[in-house]
Amino acid sequence: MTTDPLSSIFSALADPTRRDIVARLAVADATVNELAQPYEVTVQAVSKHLRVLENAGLVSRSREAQRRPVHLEAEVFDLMTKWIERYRRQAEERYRRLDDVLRAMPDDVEPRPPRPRQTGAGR
Amino acid sequence: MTTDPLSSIFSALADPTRRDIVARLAVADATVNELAQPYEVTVQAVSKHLRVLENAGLVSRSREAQRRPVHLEAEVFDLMTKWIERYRRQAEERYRRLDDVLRAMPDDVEPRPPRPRQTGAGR
DNA sequence: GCCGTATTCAACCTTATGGTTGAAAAAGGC
DNA sequence: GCCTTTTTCAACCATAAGGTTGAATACGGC
Repeated sequence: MTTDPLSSIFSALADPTRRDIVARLAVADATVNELAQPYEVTVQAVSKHLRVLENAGLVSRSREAQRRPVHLEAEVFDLMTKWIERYRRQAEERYRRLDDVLRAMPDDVEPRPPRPRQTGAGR
Repeated sequence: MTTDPLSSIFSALADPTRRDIVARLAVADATVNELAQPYEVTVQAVSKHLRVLENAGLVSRSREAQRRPVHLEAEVFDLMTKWIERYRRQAEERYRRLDDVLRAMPDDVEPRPPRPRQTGAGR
């Protein structure tokens, strides 16, 4: 499957169990069994989660006897951070400029209502 | 459906079309029709994508005649960035300390192999 | 060589997701 | 009042995702 890197990373982190796994791996490497311990699900399910994380490049596994310690690869976070920050900055820059325009606007010109909002969240 | 905020945000950004929409909205607000233009898919599909983004709090829609301009809500990015940076920093901190330990380790002590790696990425 | 432990593979089930088409709703233009 | 434009709703379809159980594989301990 040819999924682009960012998609796999975001998708991997969209699951709360996998985010929790990442959080725990940030503290220390751990084996599949150890990781599976606190969750309700089977070890197999956690193994699947780890494969998703591995395919996204977020973790790697080594071999140590029968155990296969899982290790967090924090560098991949950069890809995400860069993407996010890029558009966040771009958007913020745009609002700043909009504010400038509004501030410089002469009084007789009717500005478009400054983004009226209305989320429609409550359905 | 009671999906937690971070899950909806990451999940929303896991789709390349939706990321592209976000990228374009960072430049300027746009209507559903305008947004749908460059893609192969139907307007309805884009409308669905926008609902996903809206449920994640990433965009909001106002009303302006029949048009419903879509607006990027960049603040939500913070939630992600905070999550990411927290664990990235934690992980990096850990490696820094590990390096210290290894450096301070007396020669007669056999250290555990310093994370042998072996991504297994190539499947 | 056999046993136990750790992990993965395979087959299967259920639900979510992204897409489609076709109809309905909302609001202005005349 | 009707037509047009923009957007959403509804029903449907195919496939991916997350979970299960049960069997297979990989190693180290004796």
